[in-house]
Amino acid sequence: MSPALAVASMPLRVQIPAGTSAQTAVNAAELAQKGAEAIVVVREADGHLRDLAWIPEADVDVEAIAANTAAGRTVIRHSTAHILAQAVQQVFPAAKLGIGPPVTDGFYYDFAVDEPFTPDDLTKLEAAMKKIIKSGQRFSRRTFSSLDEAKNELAGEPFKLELIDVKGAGTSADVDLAEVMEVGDGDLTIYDNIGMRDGERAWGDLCRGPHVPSTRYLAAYKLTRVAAAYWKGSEDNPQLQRIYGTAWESKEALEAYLYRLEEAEKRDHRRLGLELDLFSFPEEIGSGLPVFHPKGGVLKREMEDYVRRRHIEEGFEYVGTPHISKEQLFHTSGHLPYYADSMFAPFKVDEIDYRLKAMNCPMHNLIFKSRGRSYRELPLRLFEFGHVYRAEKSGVVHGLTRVRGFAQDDSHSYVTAAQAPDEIRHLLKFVLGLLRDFGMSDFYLELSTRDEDGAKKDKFIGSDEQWQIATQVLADVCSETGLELVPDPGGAAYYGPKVSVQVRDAIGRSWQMSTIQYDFNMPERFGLEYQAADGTRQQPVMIHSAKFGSIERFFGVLVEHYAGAFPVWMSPVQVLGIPISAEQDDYIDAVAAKLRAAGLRVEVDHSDDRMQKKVRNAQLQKTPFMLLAGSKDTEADAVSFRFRDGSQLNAIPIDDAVGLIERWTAVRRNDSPTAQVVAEMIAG
RNA sequence: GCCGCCUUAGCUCAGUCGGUAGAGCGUCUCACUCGUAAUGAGAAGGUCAAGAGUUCGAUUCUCUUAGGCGGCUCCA
Repeated sequence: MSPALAVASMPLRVQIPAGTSAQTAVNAAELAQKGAEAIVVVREADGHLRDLAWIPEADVDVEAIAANTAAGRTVIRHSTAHILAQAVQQVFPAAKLGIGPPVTDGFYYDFAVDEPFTPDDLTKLEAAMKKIIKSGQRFSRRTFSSLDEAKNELAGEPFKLELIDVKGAGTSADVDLAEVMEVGDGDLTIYDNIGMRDGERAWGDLCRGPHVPSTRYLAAYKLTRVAAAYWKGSEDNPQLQRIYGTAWESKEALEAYLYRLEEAEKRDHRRLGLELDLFSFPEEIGSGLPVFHPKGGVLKREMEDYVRRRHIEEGFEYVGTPHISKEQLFHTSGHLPYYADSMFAPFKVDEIDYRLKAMNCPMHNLIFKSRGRSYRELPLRLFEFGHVYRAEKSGVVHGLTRVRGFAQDDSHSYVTAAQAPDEIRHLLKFVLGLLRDFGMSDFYLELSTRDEDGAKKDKFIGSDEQWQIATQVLADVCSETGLELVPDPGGAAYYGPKVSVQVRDAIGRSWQMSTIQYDFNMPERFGLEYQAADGTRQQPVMIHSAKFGSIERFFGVLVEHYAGAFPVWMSPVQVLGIPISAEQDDYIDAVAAKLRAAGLRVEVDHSDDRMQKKVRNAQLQKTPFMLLAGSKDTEADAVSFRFRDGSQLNAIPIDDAVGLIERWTAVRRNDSPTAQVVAEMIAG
């Protein structure tokens, strides 16, 4: 019953004759897999997987998908979603079905119910699911002979009827939706759950499959949370109650997943921000408005120093602009009314409306415009830490990654149209180098363009030709990088397309931070111009770019990426001195003074805690270098190291130790020091 | 903004079926001076998020507000 864990990850192909029963095929495949648990499916010409509940009419290749592969888990999760829906309609007969697809690590199912589900309901539903699975059901595929037949059978399910109508009408805009919603583009099919003992049909759901042959594959699942979600994801539609769950091929895999979740929770930047005393969100200030404590201040300053220095190296000039402005400026830029919802309400100063700024570009434009510009000045590159304020809806504020006031490392390059490709190339290289310096090495690009034929086309300004040129320039430069490029239609700013660098962190989540935007609109709105070599007045192209994106968000991502164990160069406390007894206080202070003289951030723990306690505290603070000194060390003019991983190096002469720490920080390395690496450095 | 849940000491959490509260850690004091993840003892610390209502009496029930959490939608 319990699936074997060690399974070949490659799908195995088994030729089975037409008309073979599902169970026979499963047995054949399982045999071939040498006893490993497998789900047998048919891969059709269009690449879609179909299960063998649908008996093929001709000889087909059958893939045995190991239960512990991504494809196998997807099938298990989808089938578990059906069992959940069945349980819901058992316990709450009035519940109407939305959709229930598999998602990363699990599944969900949406229901229209009068009363939202409670955590207690989840427990009840899990029990009902257990009962269903224990009773034994097989999943059986049935094709409707006509649209009318399907409508008739699903008369009690208004949302399913809507899906069928979408398919029936066949409007192109909804095709993708239909795919997501499991209807598919082939025949309309329903999956029946048939009792294994009584052979009775217990339940059924409009679905394209595939599914596991029977409930015996559903060994490990858990309902995790309940939330509201809009039908078809649109705010204009009614909200349904969504139940999330996770499902795995074995109890061991489920437990491993739950353990991973716990570990991920431990590196949550909101939790570490408190534990490491980095920042807080005082309620007295307001939601989404962080304050940085001294230790967080160090990290933030390291980030700012780095990015300021790099911008200057890359030809940017550092500027400064105010936090508020007359409202008219944002009408000129075109941000109002597009952005009105994201900006805080205006306030009057001497009868004139002012706004907190939500973006810096208009002010940089005024610097460009402050005097006549020559083509000889281009590219003109302006950079600042621009503090912006955005009236984020209360429900979206989240730690440092979504706040209401933040600093952008915002820059604008003013270039001729001909210079634009080179400038974008330059910026992209700059960004990728920066991300690597902060230890991010796994990224891909996203190209956000105008929604060409969608309903939101009026959200974008400028001519078709301008958009086409701008999009092409960005696309070309992106493809040169060789990085994976994901299209994002409709995601552009109203004034132009953008490319963003998506970073995957240490635990595989991706974040959008850096963006480069091509803007042909704002220069026109501001009447920006420069005198060209031929004496004519020309309009520059403006390229917006932010490398961190927001200092706050990048800070939060860094905390999670490193789980608080920052590289030495950005650690708030780089070295912590620990005297083993009070007798070594002066000795360790002297060593600390040497390190401070070398520009290092050093603290000494002079508390009357026992030395073991001091080590524990330093360990919890993830201090990279713990420097201990006891009587053995003082006698030898030496110190002893302990590192984050618990390794230690004893009796290192003071000068060696100081020199070593200096060398470590002189090169910006992003790994944590360990006894082995440090010993090699000393030996070398 | 929408749906649901939550808010008790600086932190993590008990508890009160309506009669105004406890623990551990942290903080402070004292003793201990210790060789790589928690020394011991004592003390201080809470208008039970804020406001209103119901009640003889509200931290507990109801409503409103603020803040948080999980989603949805939206975004750097």
